[in-house]
Amino acid sequence: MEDSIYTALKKRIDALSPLTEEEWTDFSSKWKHKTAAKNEYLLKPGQVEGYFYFVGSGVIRVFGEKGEEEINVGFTYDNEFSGVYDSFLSQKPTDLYLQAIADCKMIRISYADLMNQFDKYKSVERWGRMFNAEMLIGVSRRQVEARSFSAEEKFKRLVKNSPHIFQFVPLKHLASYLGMTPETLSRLRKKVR
Amino acid sequence: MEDSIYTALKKRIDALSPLTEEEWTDFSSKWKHKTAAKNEYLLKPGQVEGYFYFVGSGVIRVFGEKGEEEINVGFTYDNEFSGVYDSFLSQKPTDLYLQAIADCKMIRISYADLMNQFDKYKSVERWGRMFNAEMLIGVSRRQVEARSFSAEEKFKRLVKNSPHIFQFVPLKHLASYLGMTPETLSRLRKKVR
DNA sequence: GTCTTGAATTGATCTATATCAAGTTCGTAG
DNA sequence: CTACGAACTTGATATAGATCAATTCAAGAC
Repeated sequence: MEDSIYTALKKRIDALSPLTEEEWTDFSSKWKHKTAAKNEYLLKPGQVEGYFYFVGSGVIRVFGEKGEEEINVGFTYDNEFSGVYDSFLSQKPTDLYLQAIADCKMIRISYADLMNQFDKYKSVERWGRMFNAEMLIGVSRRQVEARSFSAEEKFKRLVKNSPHIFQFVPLKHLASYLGMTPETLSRLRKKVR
Repeated sequence: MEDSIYTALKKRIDALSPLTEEEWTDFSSKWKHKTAAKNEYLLKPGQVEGYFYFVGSGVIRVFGEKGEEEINVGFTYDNEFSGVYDSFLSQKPTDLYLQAIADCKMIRISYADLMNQFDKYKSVERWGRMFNAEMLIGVSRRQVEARSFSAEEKFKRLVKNSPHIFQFVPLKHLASYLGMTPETLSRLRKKVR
């Protein structure tokens, strides 16, 4: 295998909008390798997100802060796209952090390069539309989830839907992701076990 | 003025991706008039959203239910797009309701027609990508808001950001939209006034 | 106009979850 | 291997907001 992260990327792109050989050659050449060590920040509040990431290995977390406390918005690992989308898409300063919470191997494309690819290829433009749609569907579902379920229900659903996340992400971060304190999550784990 | 709802639509489209005269003529011809009387349902759980709406006048609400209680997800009025996006985009059954809460005049385009326009015109495809991006940015922001702020803060922010919504939408719906009970919203109104 | 029905308010409780305060365990740097 | 700080757990208490219940208000039907 030549460079499996690109193979994984191609698979994810083709699933939404197949590219020709030629398009893929050009498009994939714009994605550059990037690594980040555990605890390294890739973006901090006030900065504009310049890149769109595809994570091959490692774990990324996106979080904001409200006063003292951190609010985790999401995690990425295992051949998934990552980044602070709203800042990337709007090219306005973020108020979120993007941080590696394990050593990460990634590839990434710059905003300018991606826009250029959108201009150049309708198939890439389509992928962009459909990717945004997928993200929108995901965020909408999570929004309803967060509102509809109690702490216990949310915990059980996470166990069911993303059992592996517990291997990658410390409980205190998951607690904040689920909108509860670490103490509450700890008690739920005991109770449900 | 010929038909102002189409003018408003054109303005919103052009803001993200300008269409040529020719493209607009074809594209706009796919949007058909639709009215809905107060309290009429445009979509119910189990159905697949077949249309994407542009609301000229009236008010639309999107909501789900958890047991007995309704959970309001959003409202549309005044030259805004509406619909149950996740079902429309995925063409899978929804678990939400789409309901007119005032007499509505709208135009709408069917899923098949819109996909056809995406195929036909790169500029429309681009509009689709950018529209999804805008929606994604909005939903992401609201997600962080819902998590970061207390009931009182959320109420104050709504007053500040969408003062007009109080004219259109009954308080009990707004309460559920803000993630609190009508009693709590009522007390906050008294307190803040 | 009055009747009806749901919306909004107000007050009295209740409860899920937060907060505060110790422990205990784990991971990792040396 | 040890030790130090962070992560996690556990218990006691506090509280924002929910729930329950009664009253007032307002808009559409007749």
